[in-house]
Amino acid sequence: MRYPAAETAEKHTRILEAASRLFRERGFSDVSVSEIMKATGLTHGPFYNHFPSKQALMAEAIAVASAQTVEGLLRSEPTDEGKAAYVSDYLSAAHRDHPANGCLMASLASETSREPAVQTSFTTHLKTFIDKMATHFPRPSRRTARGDAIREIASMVGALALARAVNDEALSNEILDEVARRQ
Amino acid sequence: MRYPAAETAEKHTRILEAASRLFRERGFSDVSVSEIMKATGLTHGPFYNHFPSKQALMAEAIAVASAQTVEGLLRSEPTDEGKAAYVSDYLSAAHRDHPANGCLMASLASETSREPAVQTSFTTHLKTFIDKMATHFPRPSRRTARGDAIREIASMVGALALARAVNDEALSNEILDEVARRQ
DNA sequence: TGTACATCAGTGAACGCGCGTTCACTGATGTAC
DNA sequence: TGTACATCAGTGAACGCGCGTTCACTGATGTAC
Repeated sequence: MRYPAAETAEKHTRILEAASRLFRERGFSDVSVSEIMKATGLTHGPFYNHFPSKQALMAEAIAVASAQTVEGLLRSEPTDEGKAAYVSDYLSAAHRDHPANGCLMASLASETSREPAVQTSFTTHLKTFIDKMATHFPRPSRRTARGDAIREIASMVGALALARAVNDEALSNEILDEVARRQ
Repeated sequence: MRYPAAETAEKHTRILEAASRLFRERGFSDVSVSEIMKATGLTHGPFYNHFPSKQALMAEAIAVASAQTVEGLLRSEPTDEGKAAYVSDYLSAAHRDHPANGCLMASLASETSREPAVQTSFTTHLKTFIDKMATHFPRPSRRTARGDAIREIASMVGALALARAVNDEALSNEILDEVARRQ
């Protein structure tokens, strides 16, 4: 049957948001199109009314997660304290234990290496994220700001991915704490 | 038909080595049991003569990759120069472009978060790796050696994962270079 | 304003495919005598 | 040393399953008159 145009646009958004969360939580290949549609409250058929393929959804879902992440960074106070709080939140047990709303890079970097269809979307996100990390917070030197931001991001992403992978809570906390201690 | 006992043991090793390479290259879920057996020169049937399940193989394959990695670290000279060379190799374009022989953590950390069957194997590897990084090379302070090693590992793993995910070669090289510059 | 009809996002069965795993069978090897 | 036979790692067809994707069909909405 035919549905109001407003609802259609809204469903498109809901598919993207469900996908963005599920992909971060369980990776691209472990989440099926059916599951995403079920999370949106629909059957799997109409997926192809909204997206040409699962890969296209993957790329768009990364863009949605990226917007959320960048927005979160820009909402932090542009002070040394604001940065410390941001890094501390990134390296928190809460972030580790709830990847669905979390950093897309820590969840999806490895899979993205093998999925050319999403690399452009991922690359755009990383470029924006580096730029915002380098410019939103105070930096001791403008010359080294970008390099410093890159090193911080690599540490944070690596620490979170490792902290999630181990099944030893003490070790997991130790990794987060050590990397948080010197941002 | 019946085969010489020596060949059987050798095939077991070959399955593990093929799996260890393929999993690092393409992840657990994108590599099938058939493909691993084909790489070993066999049909898929006898896989279950060697391993109880794919998950069991995943755990053992991590242990094989771990042994290779740790061996590589211990082969480095236990000097500041040896450490610089080790970090530089880790963050090289060669390592980025050939994950099959490379660091299992950079390839498999995210998937391991969702595969309880391999977490113990992964955790054992990370513990060993932290320990060797902290003790094999000279450290300015014994007190901070372990924390310093953890920070280095997080940076290296994060940098390599990000450098592999982006499809912009200049950015990819920049990430590796910036993190290598200050280990 | 009321009626007739085209639209199109939805439903849900079906497609071919490859997955992990099982199993009846094969036949050279290793063992017993 | 030679013969008879049990062993068991291999083969390859088959299993049920869930995947991404397609498609004939439905029927309330929006439009034309």
